[in-house]
Amino acid sequence: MHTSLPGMALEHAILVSLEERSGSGYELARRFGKSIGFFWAASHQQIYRTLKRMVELGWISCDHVAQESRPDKKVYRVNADGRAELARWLAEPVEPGAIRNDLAVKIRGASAGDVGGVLDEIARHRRRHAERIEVYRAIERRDFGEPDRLTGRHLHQYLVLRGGIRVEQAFVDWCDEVLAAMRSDHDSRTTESDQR
Amino acid sequence: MHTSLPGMALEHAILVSLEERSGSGYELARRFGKSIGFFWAASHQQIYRTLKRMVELGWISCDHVAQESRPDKKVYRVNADGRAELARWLAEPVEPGAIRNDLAVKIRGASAGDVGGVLDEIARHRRRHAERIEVYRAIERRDFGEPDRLTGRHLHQYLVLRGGIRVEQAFVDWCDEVLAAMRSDHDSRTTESDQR
DNA sequence: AACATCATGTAAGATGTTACATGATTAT
DNA sequence: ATAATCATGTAACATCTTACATGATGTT
Repeated sequence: MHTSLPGMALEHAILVSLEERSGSGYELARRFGKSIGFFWAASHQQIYRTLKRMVELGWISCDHVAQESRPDKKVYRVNADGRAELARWLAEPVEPGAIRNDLAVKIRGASAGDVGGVLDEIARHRRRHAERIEVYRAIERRDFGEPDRLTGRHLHQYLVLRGGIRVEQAFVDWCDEVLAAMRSDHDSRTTESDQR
Repeated sequence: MHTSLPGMALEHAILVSLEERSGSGYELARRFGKSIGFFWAASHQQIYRTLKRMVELGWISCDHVAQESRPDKKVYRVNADGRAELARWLAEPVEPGAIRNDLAVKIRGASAGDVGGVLDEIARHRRRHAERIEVYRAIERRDFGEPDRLTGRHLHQYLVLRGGIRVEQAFVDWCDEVLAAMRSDHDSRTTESDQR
């Protein structure tokens, strides 16, 4: 008998996605390229491997679907054990995940290299985060026109999107603060040292 | 000859930390339990393994230091190749890291389980994030009394801390938004279904 | 002819987690 | 006595990344 180990996480993201709609590994990989993938990253190799394991665990079942003018596919769906596992995990306390912020390490180390280069990198990250906000805003407009009327599943999807917007906005604001402070510091230092 | 592979990351966090101050694996592990560790998580096992590799790569050197009434230690310091590698990486474009937000997955899947349990979990996360802000604020008060006067290294350390505060605040605000919206949705549903 | 999409995987290597292991000193 | 701090590691396992691999159909 398989016991569910703590720390499993992609499994649960897949369970959530398959609960919303059954699909093939390929379809899941596409969802993880957007939608749920904005909040839990996973490559297709990870997904195929994990689906295999989840079938062994008895959490999901697989139907072979033949298609015309397209390769056959395996459509996965959540079964009773999978739903039970998901329900168990949902209320189980999980600590906020480990933080890995490359940009923070670069800013902290900036003095050890070319500060101008780090400033460019910060500006680039600012653009990336602003782009993500654009994407989220577009989804917000398209799928959640009247947020006040949302209930259940739709409300939850909307709230997750709101989290993405909030966190990305925090990054953008942070980049702006850092750019302003580091540029004025950098400028005052370079003008000083250039006056010889 | 070793080439520096992309994607290496703990190495660079260690280089930044050792540039600020040379130290032993044990001391580094402690720094990764706070300070730089707030922005790049690493366990002592990872650190010892990585230090070994970095010596092989020629990025750092190691001095054996005998101590009285304490075990001997190995003090690592960055050498020329390490400084060059750090400078190279600092300006190299790195994409914002993969996002892994357990809580977002839980919120999105809440309908598949006990919504009340998920609400408790969100409240718990809110407390964790608020606690982190407290820690950051205490460091801010203790180490960065007059932020406007900061320059160079100190300014950079301060700005990284500001990022931590901003991101954690975004999480707290998000949790509040989610709790308010989900509670009112959950309440209206349970009162309806209880009236039979 | 070349490329994109649909669809599934394997294999090797890097990285991260968990448990185990040792041994001295210092504080309760 | 017991636990905490200082100090360093090994071993096994789980997970993630990168590259490789196949093959059909549809598009430029």
